[in-house]
Parts: sequence; structure tokens; C-alpha cells
Amino acid sequence: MLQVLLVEDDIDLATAVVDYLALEDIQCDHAANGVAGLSLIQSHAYQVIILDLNLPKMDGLKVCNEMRSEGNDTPVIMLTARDTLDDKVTGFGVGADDYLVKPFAMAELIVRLQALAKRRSGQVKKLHVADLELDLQLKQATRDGQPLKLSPIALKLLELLMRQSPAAVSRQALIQHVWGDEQPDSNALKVHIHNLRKQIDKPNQTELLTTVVGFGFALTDAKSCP
Amino acid sequence: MLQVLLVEDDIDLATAVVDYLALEDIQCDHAANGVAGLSLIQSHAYQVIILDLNLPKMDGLKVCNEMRSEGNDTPVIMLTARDTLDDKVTGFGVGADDYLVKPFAMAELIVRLQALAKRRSGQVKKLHVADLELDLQLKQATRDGQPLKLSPIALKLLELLMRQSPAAVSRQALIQHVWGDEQPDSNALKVHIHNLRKQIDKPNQTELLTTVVGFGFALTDAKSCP
DNA sequence: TTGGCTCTTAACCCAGCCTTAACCTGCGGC
DNA sequence: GCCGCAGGTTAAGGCTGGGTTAAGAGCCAA
Repeated sequence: MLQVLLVEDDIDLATAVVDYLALEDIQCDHAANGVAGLSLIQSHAYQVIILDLNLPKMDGLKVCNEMRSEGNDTPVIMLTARDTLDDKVTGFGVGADDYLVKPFAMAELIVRLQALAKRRSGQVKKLHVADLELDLQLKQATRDGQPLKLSPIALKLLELLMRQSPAAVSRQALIQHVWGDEQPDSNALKVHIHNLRKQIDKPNQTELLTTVVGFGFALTDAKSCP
Repeated sequence: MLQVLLVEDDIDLATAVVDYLALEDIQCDHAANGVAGLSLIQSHAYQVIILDLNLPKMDGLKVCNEMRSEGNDTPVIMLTARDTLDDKVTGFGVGADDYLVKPFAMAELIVRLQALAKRRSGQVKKLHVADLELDLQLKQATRDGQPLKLSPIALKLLELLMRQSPAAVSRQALIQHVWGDEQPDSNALKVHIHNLRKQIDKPNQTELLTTVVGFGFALTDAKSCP
């Protein structure tokens, strides 16, 4: 199921969009200002983000710029009023992937969403966390230059963890990312996390993959002393 | 089905083109700036690329120049405004194959697209990966100077793998490239990969064609030590 | 028509991955 | 001190994805 985030301060419009997307079986979170939106972006793994241009607290351009500079390459659709069309250039410069001029047809939004969801923004080819590197083209991870042997599932887990780093990722988000809706019983995730950890942390000194009790896991660079 | 990429920052124009091409059964991806465009070019195998001249982040000339220098010879159509017609000369110098002056008729775009799709740009005549060489004109591959005997399908597979190298290529992309939309059942791809591997890797020492479990295959030059 | 070629399909094997279950550890509350 | 819970570890087994082989169909040229 598609998971998207809408950042929009017009509450009527937002409600309409969320409801409409629900009909299409697209799960849509909503934030009403830029700061809240950015925070959700940092802590979730959405497949597409819909950003209004004019937002309280932090405008859409700023949000987009910020997330890109953090290495997040989730595709972004910008919403703009007709009279601010000039912002288009700025918007693309800042890393947006598509535009929609208000008022827009819901059907068009769906089409664009689904087109963008199929691909990553493609502006990020390698992910880095400390001396860990994941080459998305080669499907190959290395730590300290040494290639790691990861199973397909371990690779998916690692990708999500690295994209969200240094934020923690919930168990549910990890499960959703790997298995989608048909989730396995028992403790499959535990085992895969264990295997991943064995690959990443065993041969080295510093521990990157940490447990967030009662929530999930996080990939973080430095650990402060206890 | 034709697969093309449009790199264009004017969202209205882009939408119009994508929609129009869809009617003609041409599947058109869209990138809104030069960097995103180049990235898509590097990671997909389009049959034609439509490049706007003026783009945010990296202009069309730069994009074209860059892809050519990477050995990509997908045909390129440049879009240019009437008042920058002088850039034509520069454009051809940089490796564009055709030109279209804005505003242009959609019908004309279609015609040019289909004309270009039939041929490779022809500006790149040989592909190289390690000591593997593929002569696109002679349809002849050699490894370490020794000619290889490849069937037509094996040749197509090799071509795509070499163009994308060192990135991994998904099974789906390989199937799409060889058979288009009418895809064979069963394990035809397995057999052809097997045959290709027999030709490429058997008589030599280093293994070039590697399997990416759960994804596809990759042609890579060097393998690091275990 | 025949021969040679390639492509498709099917059948089979095998390694390695994924799942599952069972047990272990550490911690906090009762 | 005991129990329950959350997470960690390990091993067994099924199963799937990928590799291999061979037979038959289709095609083209002689």
C-alpha cells in the first residue's frame, strides 16, 4: 500500500485529499505546517511527499531543501497557487520532482503520485552512515571499504535504516518496508536484524545498529558515554 | 513499447508532452532538472531522450555531454526556444541528434521520436567493461581479444548489461529489453544468461557476470578480496 | 526437403535464504 | 526472589530462486 505525506495548511483541502486518497487505497498522513511536516519526514519512510509551497512556520521550499540536504531522496510533489507559478524554478532548484497547480483534479494527483512512487527521486545514489556505505546501483554495502555479504531482506532493512538515520525506525515500519501487507508471524524481524548486525557490527569496533527499546532500531554514528 | 525520458522544467509543457505521448502508447518518464535527468539516464535504458536546453541545476548541453562521455549513445532530441537557436551548433557539437524549436507541434515530436528510436545515436561504436569489448556495428563481442560466439538474444542482454555497468540490472529490465511486452513464460532468461555466462566467463579467469540475488545481474570489473 | 541454428519449454538439482520455534539473557515490577 | 516481558541467539527444515541440461519447435537458407 502506498504511504504518502501531505503537508498542507488548508484544512479543508487536506481533508479532501486524505479522504480521496483513502478511496484509492493510499494511506496519507497529514501535517499542517512545515516544521511538523519535516519532523514526520525525518521519522517515517514515505514513498511520496506532497508539499504545499506556502506553509506556516517553514515554507515548502525550505522543507524540501532541508530534507534533500539530509540525504532524503523521497520524491516530492509541490503544490502551488497559480499566481506563484514563478516559484517553479526555485522549486525545482531545491529538489522537487513534480508540480501541481491549485486547483487541481484529484485524478491528476493520483496519477502523478503513482508515477513518482515507482521510482526514487534518483538524486541520491549512495547512502552513508559513518564508515558504512550502501551503493544503491550496485546493491552492494561496504563498511570501512570492506564489502558486506547481505541477503535481499537484510539489504532492504539496511536501506531503510540508512535513509532514516540517525532517526530510529519503528519495528512496524521495517516490517512494512520488507514484507508489505502480508507480514510473517513470529520473530522473523529479530532474526534478520540479528543477521544484519552480525554483518555490520561484528568485525568492527564501534556499534552502529542500536536498539531502541519498545520501539525499533536506529543506525547512528557516534554513541555518547553512558 | 517505446520508453523515452523527457527532461524539462516547464511543468505544463512536460505534462502536455507526457499525456500526448501516452496516447501514442509511448511511455515517458519525466525529470524536472538536469541532475535528476542525468541520474535517470544513468540508471535506466531509454530509447530516446528529450532534453530541454535551459534547465535548473545542469543545462541540457552539459547533460548531453556528460552522458556521451560516459559511453551512453541513446539518441537525444534537444528542445530550444526560438531566441536561443544559435545554441544549435553547440548542441550538435555536444552530441545531440535532433532539434526541435519551441513551440513545436506534438505530431512533429512523435515523428522525430520514432525516427530516432530506430537507431542508436551511433556516436558510440564500442562498449567496454574490463577486457570485454562489444562492437555495436559489427555486433561482435570479444574478450581479451578473443571473439565470442553469441546468439542475438545473448547479444542484447550483453549490450544492456554493458551499458548499465557497473550498476545491477533487474530481471524485469532485461526481459523488457529483449522481449518487450510479450514476455515468455518459464525460464527463458535463465537459459540465456546461462549461455551468455558460458561464453563470457567460462574460458577466462575472472568472473564478470555476477548474480544479484533477488534482483538481477551485474557486469562488474573488479571483485575485492573476501 | 533437409540441415543447422536458435529459442522455448520443461524437468531437475542444489545452495542458500527465510521462517519458525525454542531457549537464553537482562531488567523491572510485584 | 520470582515472574513476565522484551529483545537476542541459535539451529533445523522447508522452500524458493537460480543453475543446468536436454528435447522439441520454429526459422532460414541451401
